[in-house]
Amino acid sequence: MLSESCTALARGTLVGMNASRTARDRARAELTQEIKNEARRQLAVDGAQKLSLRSVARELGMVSSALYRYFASRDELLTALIIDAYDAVGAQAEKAAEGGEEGGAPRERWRKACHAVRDWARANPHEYALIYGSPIPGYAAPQDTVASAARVPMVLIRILRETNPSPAFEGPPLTEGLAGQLRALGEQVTPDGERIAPDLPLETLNRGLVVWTQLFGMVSFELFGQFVGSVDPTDEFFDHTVEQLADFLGLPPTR
Amino acid sequence: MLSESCTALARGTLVGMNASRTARDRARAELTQEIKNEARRQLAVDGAQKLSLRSVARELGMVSSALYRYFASRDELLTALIIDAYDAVGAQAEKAAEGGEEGGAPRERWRKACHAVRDWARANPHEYALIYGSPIPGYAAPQDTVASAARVPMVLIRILRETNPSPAFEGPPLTEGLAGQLRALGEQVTPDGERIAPDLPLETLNRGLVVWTQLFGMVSFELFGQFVGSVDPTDEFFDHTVEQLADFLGLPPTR
DNA sequence: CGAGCGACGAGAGCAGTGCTCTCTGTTGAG
DNA sequence: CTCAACAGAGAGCACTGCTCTCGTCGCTCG
Repeated sequence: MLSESCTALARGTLVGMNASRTARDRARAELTQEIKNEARRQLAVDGAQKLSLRSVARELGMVSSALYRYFASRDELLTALIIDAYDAVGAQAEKAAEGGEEGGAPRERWRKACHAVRDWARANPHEYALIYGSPIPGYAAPQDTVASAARVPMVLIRILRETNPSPAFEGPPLTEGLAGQLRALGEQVTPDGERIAPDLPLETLNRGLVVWTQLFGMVSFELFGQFVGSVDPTDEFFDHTVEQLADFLGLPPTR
Repeated sequence: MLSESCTALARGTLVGMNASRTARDRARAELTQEIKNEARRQLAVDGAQKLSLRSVARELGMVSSALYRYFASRDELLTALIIDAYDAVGAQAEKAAEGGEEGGAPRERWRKACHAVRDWARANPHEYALIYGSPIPGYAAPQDTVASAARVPMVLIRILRETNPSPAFEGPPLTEGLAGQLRALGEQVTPDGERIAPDLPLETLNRGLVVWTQLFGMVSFELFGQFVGSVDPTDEFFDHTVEQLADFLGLPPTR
């Protein structure tokens, strides 16, 4: 038990420090990837519910117990998939909003980021459900996922920081407690030592949280079927709301 | 097989026409309730993932196969719980917004409805996840659930209809397609023959959809852990946003 | 009122699951 | 070159959803 965790730790640091040193390490990394790939394949077909360690192992031509050398449990495999999924949406949003090398007006970047998120979600509904639906394991390891999960909101924050918009209309005044939370949020340091948004007006940061919530609220409602009776092809409603949110943020018009 | 479905149909119509005719029917209805209650109990503790027919049966002192006389599958039990959950939030929201017998300004009713939803969700997180999280069965029977699922949005629509607010600021113009969808939505007839909102301006109806999405987006983000790093006690952010949404709707201030 | 049909619960059983343990063979570091 | 760490195989445990069969009881209809 104790020795197990020690080896796991040693292996972890080794891999972290130097990728693919020996043949064994290389094989290990490769197989880990293959397991995740096959798992993702099955996830895309049947959903997280149906994903089974045994069938993944079967498909890879190994026996189920061997798989436990790579992932300590089914939940750990799912957690790995969760992180990958966060990174996938995050990368997609980054590419859409920041791919053009400083190109594009803020409103256009906002539009592109929103559509990148929605398109990715529609293309990978089960992966989306895995990360933005009900948390499957008993409230899984948070710390490993936060960095990846923060990538999409960080895209938004970067747009706001570089624009520093001033909304056309006022909202309710921030309460003292909320202002404190927002200030602390802006001062939070990312893993790479930067502060998130120390320069952003708290009012703007707050609106950022609102549109972030609205964006994923819409995508979730669409994918999880809450819109079926109302705005069934959701495209136009989505586009319209994205524009409305841009107004709400105060992003300058580019029509 | 064929005879099974026939009896199921016959039973269904019987129950539908006249509740608790014979002692057998009464016992059946009672046991069905007890099964759901026990299932809901286990759901609240361990989540939908862990809910097992066998343990429900065990707890009720019956054998697992007997349970299949009442629910054809695990998914069917879950679907029953889903409908009950929709009805529970719906009732809660109705009571909060409409309990005071026409009492209360629209803005106050909106506030109360929002808090009713959030409070119910926080009190029954697993039930909330069941209905607003990732759809668990392979995209379950929609038709049975829509009436119950519509109760919360209907509360909102009723507030809007009785207020007919005119928002303080304009949004982007509705595109033709979106306007058409909204018009069709307003003309939709409920099971009791009424039209949903034929009199509501499309612009208002659209804003209703937005705030509906935002409300559940916030609650989901809070319960599913997306807010942990940012606005962790979510109370103040929630209150503030509810107010902001009321402004967005154009509900008259009551401060 | 009494025969028969349908509902009901029990029990055994099947295929599948996550996970553990033990056992061999292999690999790479000292 | 040796030996400890690692990798995979296989059996096995406890559990799951679901099916089928078989007595038994209750209700209904003749």
